[in-house]
Amino acid sequence: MLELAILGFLSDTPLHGYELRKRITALTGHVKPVAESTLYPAIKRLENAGLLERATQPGSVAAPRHVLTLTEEGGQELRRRLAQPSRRDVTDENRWFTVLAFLKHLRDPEAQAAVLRRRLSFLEEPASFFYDGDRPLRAEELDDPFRRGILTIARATSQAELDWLRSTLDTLEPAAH
Amino acid sequence: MLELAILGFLSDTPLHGYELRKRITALTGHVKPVAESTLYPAIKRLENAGLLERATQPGSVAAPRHVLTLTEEGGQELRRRLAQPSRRDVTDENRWFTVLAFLKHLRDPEAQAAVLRRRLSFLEEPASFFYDGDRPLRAEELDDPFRRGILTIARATSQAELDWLRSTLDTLEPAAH
DNA sequence: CATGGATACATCGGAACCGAGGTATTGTCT
DNA sequence: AGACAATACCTCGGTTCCGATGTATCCATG
Repeated sequence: MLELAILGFLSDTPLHGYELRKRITALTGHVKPVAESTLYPAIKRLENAGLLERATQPGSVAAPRHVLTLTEEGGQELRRRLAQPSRRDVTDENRWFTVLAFLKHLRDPEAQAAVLRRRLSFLEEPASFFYDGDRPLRAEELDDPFRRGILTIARATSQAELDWLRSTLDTLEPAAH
Repeated sequence: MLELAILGFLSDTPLHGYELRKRITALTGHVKPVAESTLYPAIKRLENAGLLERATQPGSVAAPRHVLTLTEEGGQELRRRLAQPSRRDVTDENRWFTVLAFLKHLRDPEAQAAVLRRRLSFLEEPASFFYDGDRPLRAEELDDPFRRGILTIARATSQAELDWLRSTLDTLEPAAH
């Protein structure tokens, strides 16, 4: 996930690690902060895999910077990960937002629509948070106000996203669909 | 997080690991699945810490079950974790839903309200996903439809939760507030 | 001129996590 | 009788993650 964010931001433009960290923090960090001790090893992993290159620049403000640039393989890997997100990338909102943030790099509208459709079918799966045996419990059946809140909030959020997904898919898909 | 879910479900009623896993999967698993190889070590950790006890039962259906029961210290630890959630417990939706799912075990309405207020103040913090320097970008300023979607969805979800939080706080707090 | 804060990068050790695999029992379908 | 799924628990090895800590530079404030 972190790796996808790194590849995605570097596909927008070359950046040094510190700036990368700020952008990742803005994207997912207010929800799930990224520690530097997670980011720098991740950068090193991607560098060792040949997905990005670093060029040391004399520090314009303070310490010397390592400007990171995506390689050709890095761009391919980004598009591969965007086109074939794992199930968790689709279900976990943090991961999904990261996919969405960089989906534009998957230039083909049909490929973009296919990814959105995966999220759509996940959101359309019937799912609850609490069950009585196999039967999903509805908000009205819970006497715990906090658990009722979970269902209420989840329903509202998924409705908002369904609306957005359907209208966006309409603009991406040719009328033939 | 996983540990909080274990403590919380066992506070509802004693359970064996396999049943525990099914409940956790229902609660957070459709978003972020829980591997058995994560659950069983976590149970062992909590057992070693004296927070739960296991009693082996002859298997009623198949293999023998280890019925897990929360100890007195386990109940205290649960209430401590609920009353003082970490920042990540408040900001990360998966974690937050887990807190909500067991908040009823914090019997005191004022203590429950204090936890809800932490979430409220987090949601009220101005935050965006994309910035131009320090200035948060609004949905209308983005030409990428997917990034615009992120902002649109996030706004709708946070609005739904704010409404729920405020109305629930009204019922929890004495009129004096 | 000293203190602190921002910039910028890095390592270390411990914890958590997860996929793959293993063991054993019971019930069901063929 | 054999195959298979479901129940029920567990370990191992590799990866990732993160808090703590360290290094160094530059700038603003007092």
